[in-house]
Amino acid sequence: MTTRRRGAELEQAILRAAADELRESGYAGMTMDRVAVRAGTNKNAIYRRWPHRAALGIAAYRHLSDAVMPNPDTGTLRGDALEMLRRANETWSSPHGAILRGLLAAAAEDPALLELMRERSGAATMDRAWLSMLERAVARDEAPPAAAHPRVATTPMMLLRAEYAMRGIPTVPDEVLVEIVDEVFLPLVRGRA
Amino acid sequence: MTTRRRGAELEQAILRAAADELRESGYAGMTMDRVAVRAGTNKNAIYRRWPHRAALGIAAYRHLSDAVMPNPDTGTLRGDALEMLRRANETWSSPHGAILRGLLAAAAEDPALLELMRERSGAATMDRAWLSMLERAVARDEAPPAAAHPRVATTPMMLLRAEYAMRGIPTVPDEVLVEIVDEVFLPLVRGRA
DNA sequence: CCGAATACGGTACGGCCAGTACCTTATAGG
DNA sequence: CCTATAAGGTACTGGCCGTACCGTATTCGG
Repeated sequence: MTTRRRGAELEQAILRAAADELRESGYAGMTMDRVAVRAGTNKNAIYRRWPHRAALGIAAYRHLSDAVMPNPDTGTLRGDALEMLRRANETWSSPHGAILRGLLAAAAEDPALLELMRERSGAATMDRAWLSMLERAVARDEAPPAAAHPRVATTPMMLLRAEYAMRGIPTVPDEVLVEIVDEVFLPLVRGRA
Repeated sequence: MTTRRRGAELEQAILRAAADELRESGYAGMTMDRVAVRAGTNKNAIYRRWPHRAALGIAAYRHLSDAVMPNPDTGTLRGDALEMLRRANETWSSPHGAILRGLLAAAAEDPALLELMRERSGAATMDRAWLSMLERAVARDEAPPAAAHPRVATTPMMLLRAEYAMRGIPTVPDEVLVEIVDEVFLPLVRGRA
């Protein structure tokens, strides 16, 4: 060991270690002791920076992903919607998503943590993408103007999320995604004439 | 000490004690030791019957509620749907619902437990109620026949559940319920012509 | 260049709780 | 009455969060 790490350098090392633990063992298996050992430091250094395990978990989760969700543009509303759902399904069904779900479960009791989670999971960005997708469809005359409504925009993702919550979940089958689009989303858009 | 309790009698006592603990402290605060003491017995008697805390929690939760969800019949689809959502919202936002959410969070990792939860929380009954509601609307010519589809029937409750998951949650405001019905459910039904 | 602050490393706890082991004692059923 | 079965009692392991204490390296102000 050349020099003793301090400040930002040590902080990054801790976050990296915590993120690795998240990846390997999920949030439930992320132990403060193990994170400390893995980062080559001790729990003191951690607790000086984050008040609880949950706070560290959330901070480390951010380290895991800056997964962006670019706007797909397939030319049809149906194609765009399916693409969005499929990408989301991939993300959420990866180990990645399992971690996020573990964190969510742990944060469920604490509104402050939930708030943090929402900020960092990019849900707002996603909602905007859906809305602009709808607006493009309106511009193409593929949907009535009233279809570009926030509640409509958020519905498919909400259904997908609920689907995860209902099942034990590794992945939602593709048929379900198609059904959400064809049996709910498109009729809904059509019905808002 | 009159006689030593055995079998079903003791089992009931344990379940009652566990249910009381759930009511007072939620699932997170339900300790095996406390349940044992409260039931006037010891942990052995519990572990002979249920393999983990989670199993006991689920069994005890059932003891808490046999809340039935009768079919409302207000004469209009909109009225029925709103009534269903409002009742569900009441149930879920009560202390009762908090316990259920705690259990769900704990069971989130374990598919077997999730299955148990789903069985016992009456979700299937609820889905049937929504479907028969839609069928009545079709019979009244208030909705196109294609509207009586399982995916349509489950959509409003899924949206409500997702709403709970997103917010920290005490109660979902009534406006949201109205919005789910007016901006999503009814347009969706209409759009399935 | 030196002496504090300051932050890190090491280690050892306290406390809580799940689950287990083991033995004693009552009860039911043959 | 006698034995298998199940309850009571109690103690213990093991994991983990969070904290306390203390020695030690590094930085920074003077």
